[in-house]
This record gives sequence, C-alpha cells and structure tokens, in this order.
Amino acid sequence: MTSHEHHLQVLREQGHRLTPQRLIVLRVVAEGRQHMGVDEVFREAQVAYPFMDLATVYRTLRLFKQVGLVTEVAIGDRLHYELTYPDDRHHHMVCRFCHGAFNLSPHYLEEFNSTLVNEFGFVPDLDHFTISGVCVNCRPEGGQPPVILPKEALIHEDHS
Amino acid sequence: MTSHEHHLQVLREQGHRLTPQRLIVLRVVAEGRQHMGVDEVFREAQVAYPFMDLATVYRTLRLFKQVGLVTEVAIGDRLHYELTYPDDRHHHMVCRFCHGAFNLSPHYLEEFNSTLVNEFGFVPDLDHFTISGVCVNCRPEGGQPPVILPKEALIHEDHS
DNA sequence: ATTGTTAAAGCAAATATTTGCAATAACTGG
DNA sequence: CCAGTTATTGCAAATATTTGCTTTAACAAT
Repeated sequence: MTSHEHHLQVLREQGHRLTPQRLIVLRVVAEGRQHMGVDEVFREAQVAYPFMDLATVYRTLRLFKQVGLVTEVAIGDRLHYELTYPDDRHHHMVCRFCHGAFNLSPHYLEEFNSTLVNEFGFVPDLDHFTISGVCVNCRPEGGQPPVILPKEALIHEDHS
Repeated sequence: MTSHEHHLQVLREQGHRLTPQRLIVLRVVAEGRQHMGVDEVFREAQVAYPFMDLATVYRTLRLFKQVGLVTEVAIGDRLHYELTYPDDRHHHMVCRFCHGAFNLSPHYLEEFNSTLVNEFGFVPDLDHFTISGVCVNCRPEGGQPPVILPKEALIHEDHS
C-alpha cells in the first residue's frame, strides 16, 4: 500500500468522505517540497480544480491536521502545512529572524513529556510542536540572541 | 518603586511614549484577574476612554508583549494577555478540552533549553511558552487522553 | 444501478487582525 | 514654556479566517 492509499484509508476509517477537493488538497500538500501556507495550497489546488474554494481549503487542512495527515507549523505569524511522515515524525525549531525551520527529533522532548504526565497528570500534545527562537545563523557573533532584553529590563535596574 | 511605575520606566527606557491609551491598556491588563482576550481588554479600556480604537489595543498589546510587560497565552484558538510578574515567571499548560490554564515552573524547561543551545546553537524563546494538551480532570478514568488516535491510525493497522 | 441520508462544498456574510496614511500629540532641545 | 521632530493614534481599507446556510454529491443500503 502506498503512502497515498494509506492516507485515504485513514480518512475513510474515521468516517470522512473522499471528495475530489480533499484528494486534490492532499496531493498538493504531498507534492509541496516544503511546508506551505494556506494561500499557496489554495493556488496550487486551483490549478487542478478551478472552482476550488478558499473556505474548503481551510476546512480541509483543519481536518487533515485533526486526523494527523498533515502537520501544522507556525512560521512567523502564519500557519503552514506539510505532510506528516509516520516514519519521520519531528518537531520544529523556527527562527524568529530568518523564519528558517529546523527539524527536532521527538527524542528531545521525551523527558519533558514524562515529567508533565507524572507530576501533573497533564498529557501534552507532543505529536508535533513548534518552538520559536533564534537559530545559530541569526545569532550575533557573541552568542547572545539579538533580543531587546525584555527579561533583564524587568528584573534588574531598580533605581529606586 | 511600584510595579506600575516600574513598567512605565521600562517603556520609557526603550524609547516608547507614554500615551494615555497605553496607560489605560496597561491598567486594564493589570487589574484583570485572569488573562484577557483582546476584545475584553478593548471593552474595559473603552470604559475609561470611549474613543479607544481596537487597532490601538492590538498594537499596544503587541508592544507590551515585545517589551515583556505582558505575557501572551494561546487559549483555544484565541490569544490572551496577562501582566508579566518578574518574580513569578511561568509557562502555561493549556487544556484543549476545558481550556483551563495551569502554570508551569520554568524549571521544567531548563534542561530542554540547554540542550537546544548546546546541540544546535538554537536559543529558544522560553521567556514564556504555552503547551497544549489534556489536563488531569479531562482525562478519561483509564488514563489515556480522549484523542481520536491519530498517531496509532497512521503507524499501525497496515492491512496490506 | 437507484435512492435516501447526511457530510461536505460553495458562496456570502461575519469576525478577527493587520496595515497605510493623514492628523495629533509626546517628548526633546532650546 | 515654545517649537520641531517623529512616534502614535484614529480611521478606513485590506487581509486573514471562520461560519451559516443552501445545494450538491459521497456513501450505504437496497
């Protein structure tokens, strides 16, 4: 069974209908090399089916995210989507400056996950998660991130 | 120096002007017992200053977040804001079902932080962060979260 | 293959959020 | 205290996203 067939099966098993629109969106996301914004998916989908509606794309991507077919990544202040690869699940580190997205193995969050479950009974959504920050390329030579020092400003400097 | 005076100083030090609108938004957020949505802040602010504009509230909250005066928390699919307490910095665990927000000590992310910095040179924004999940109250007796098993559906059940 | 049931699409309107720009007013230096 | 500089406001328009409702069509059972 191909990956594509498998995805269709997942949808069917959960009682969702296989509409042409959904097949198109699925294909578009699958063929996109990178995570794509909603508008990108929409434009591509329109090529295959000119009547495609934006609302349908929104709804379809939300559905695909729910069933785990696609992964949602927050890039800048916009959401992007990429096909979920069961064999290569990973989290993302997204640079707040260059907007670059770096993969992060789930391994790095296993302990955090256990801690929350054990200490608080809280089961975090770690199927995929995105952490914002500053990547190595965007850090000034010194090492500290180019922040306008919000923490320090609040904690120190008490001239009272 | 009161906390309020201190906040004003932070703004001034970073070259921002102390407009009446900003003072009002600051006071509204400070007086709100819980994290507030943009519209809540707007409504409250309007009481003190009827000409208050929504766009100003958006811009002001964004500014306050940038300088660290307020903390942004994603509740459901809406952003909420609360005053940042330098002495009680914490992260949030937000339940995807009841939308309850539970505080999490920064301590629980220290190791994760070090790992990213050391292994990838990536400096994560851990000034405040929100992890979505299922809280202990919303978990079914058994223990597993009431998810529509997206992971399992993708990984197992290969009937080919 | 035909039909009934109901999820999903399409479309328009509502809502949420951001942005451009002219007018205003906060701060600075004199 | 006054005038100049320029950040910020207010407003309207643009953009992004969601939602209600009618029509369409996918799927299941005949």
